[in-house]
Amino acid sequence: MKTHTRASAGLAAPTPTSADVARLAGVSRATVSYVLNDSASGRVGERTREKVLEAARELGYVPNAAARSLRAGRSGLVLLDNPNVVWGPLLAEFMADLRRHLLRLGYTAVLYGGTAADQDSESAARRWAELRPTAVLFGLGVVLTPESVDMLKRSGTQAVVSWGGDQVPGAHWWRADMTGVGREAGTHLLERGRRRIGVIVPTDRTLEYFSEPRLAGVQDAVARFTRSKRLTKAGAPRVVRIDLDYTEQAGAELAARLPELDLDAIFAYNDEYAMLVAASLQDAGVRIPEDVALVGADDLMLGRLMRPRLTSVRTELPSGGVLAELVDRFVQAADAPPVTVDVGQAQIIVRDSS
Amino acid sequence: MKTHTRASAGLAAPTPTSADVARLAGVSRATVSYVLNDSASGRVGERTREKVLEAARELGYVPNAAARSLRAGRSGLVLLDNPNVVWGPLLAEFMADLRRHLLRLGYTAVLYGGTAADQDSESAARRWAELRPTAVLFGLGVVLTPESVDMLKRSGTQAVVSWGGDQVPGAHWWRADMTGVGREAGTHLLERGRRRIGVIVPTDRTLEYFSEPRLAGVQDAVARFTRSKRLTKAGAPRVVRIDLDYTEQAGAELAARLPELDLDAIFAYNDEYAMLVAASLQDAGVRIPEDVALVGADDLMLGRLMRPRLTSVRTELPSGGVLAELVDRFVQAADAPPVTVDVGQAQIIVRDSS
DNA sequence: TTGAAAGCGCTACCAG
DNA sequence: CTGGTAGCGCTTTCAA
Repeated sequence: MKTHTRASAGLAAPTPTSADVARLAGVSRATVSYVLNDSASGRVGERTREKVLEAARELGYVPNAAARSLRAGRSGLVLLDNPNVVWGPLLAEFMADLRRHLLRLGYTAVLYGGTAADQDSESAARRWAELRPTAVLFGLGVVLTPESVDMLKRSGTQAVVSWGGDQVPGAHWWRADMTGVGREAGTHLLERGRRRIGVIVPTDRTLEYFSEPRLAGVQDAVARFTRSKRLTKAGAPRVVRIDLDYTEQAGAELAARLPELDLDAIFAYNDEYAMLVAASLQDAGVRIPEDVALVGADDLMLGRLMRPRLTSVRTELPSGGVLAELVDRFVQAADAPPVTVDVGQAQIIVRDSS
Repeated sequence: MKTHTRASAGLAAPTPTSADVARLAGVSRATVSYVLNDSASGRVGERTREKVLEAARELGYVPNAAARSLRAGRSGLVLLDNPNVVWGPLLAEFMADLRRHLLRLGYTAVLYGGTAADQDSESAARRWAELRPTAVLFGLGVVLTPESVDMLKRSGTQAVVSWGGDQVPGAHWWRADMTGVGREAGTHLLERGRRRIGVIVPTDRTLEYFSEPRLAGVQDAVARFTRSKRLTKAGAPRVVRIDLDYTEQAGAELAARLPELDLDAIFAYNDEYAMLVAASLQDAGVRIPEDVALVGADDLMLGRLMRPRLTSVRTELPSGGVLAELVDRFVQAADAPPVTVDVGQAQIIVRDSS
């Protein structure tokens, strides 16, 4: 005898609860809970066990996460903020890896937020806090105010981890040395004898967490070089900041301004901007690398397809497994003070454009 | 007087509940609930209201979503599956837009899953169902079995929407005509007098939901052309399927095989593959478009930066607002039969490569 | 205008 | 080995 009605019949669908399973199996709700979580305390007989499993299958029972986390006091939810970044294959693989490992460790990973979804960090954090996540990871261009971090922790979040971006008081910090990319590019160009280096800085504000450190890295490379060679201020290499829209027109304008800028090298923020620069310069008759050396970053496929092939700086994004383990450690020891972990080695891939 | 202990003190952080707020404000929990949701029934006096708000602020109270949805019977959660696709700027903007509008409509949108995170659709769906989402959107290369859809609906999901990909029994279908891209490319090439068209099909299996329909679209364009011109089978244009890895080596091999293939046009799946093809052919001395016309798709910036500039097919991704409204409608009328909505007009952008 | 209390689905304690 | 039951935090009806 069926007592429930089909959803398509227009009546409220009767989502089965553990009580329904218990009734069908002829046991108590407690027993159902024991079987479904095969919990250590209260061992259940093999026959009962079978009956419960069978009943659950027949009803298509799915436990209710809200009820469970309400009772358990922890949700097992890990909120990953959605980085404000184009998802290249590298990042996609990393995120998938991270998710997989968190799953293995018993967490439910969820991407939340993303480009310009909430206006202020405060209201975003409040929305996160409502879900009572066990851990929150944010970074790659997203910042949380210290107040937001505090709100999360006060509402039970065991671990808040800043990832890649800035340090935030109260949060763990999985630090990626964002200046390494620029330093690697600068050092390489100096070794090749270039002394007048333009650095492309995208005008897109959402990229500034990457672009500014990359510029700073080049400046640092030049400063070290100047020091080690004991050069005078006048004899030191030059670094020119070039703000650039990601449009063909902006590229053409840069090409027109080039003589006045008097550069012999450009570090183009990343491979996509490098391609824009290359196309613009080549249209204007500038030879790469003879007149101007060009270096990109992120080692995208398109760099290998450009002619000349593009020299690029690759950043190692460490395995998602490592971050997952780290998060788990932080969660276990929620009271420990914030920890800083360093990652992200930059490495130059020399091809034909420099 | 502070009665709470700091999280950093090593004691369990006392997450404030609505009862705490009530106590501090000197009212009942019911009143707190009324004020915080400014619910119509049970109007509260202005003075009490102030007191409650003040108390909530002082305690840093954040409501518990699990408790709320348990009581309310609906979570307001919209699960967006994370498409198995590189997030270009177009898709990123669309997703952000969708999220924004869902937020406006009172939903909490969350990205869930993604590349190869769960093995089978079944276990993924079970994990989703545990969260008792109000709606689930999936698509762009991800499929859910009819059984999974059924499980979701039986566990209270009001609307399951397949987005872009295949139709799934029981789910609404926001259909994007994936063949339109290929048809547009094929028609354009035929108009330009090309009769021997190679179609690149990526070997990457995760792309087949895009690549196969794009190939089919070209074939359809040729079939229409043949019919309208009343051509004999022997005189009809030719379509050659070319499976291709996304590697430089595969590109070089294609270039070597080109004379044997005897093509005068290539539709390259998308702009990235088009760039690979262009670089390979040009290295081999093939002229574009004189010897071989080349068409990409997705209208990426890189197509405008290539030389010759790349002809590309652009797909209109309609506004996220439209999808959001649609989802809301589906949720309101959860019992209505599955609906199909058509979207995604393809449009050729002619540049210099064809 | 406000308060008391029931109950959403689940787990974990304690009895039997 | 199994069942009764309290209670997680919240909303909402009913009574005062």
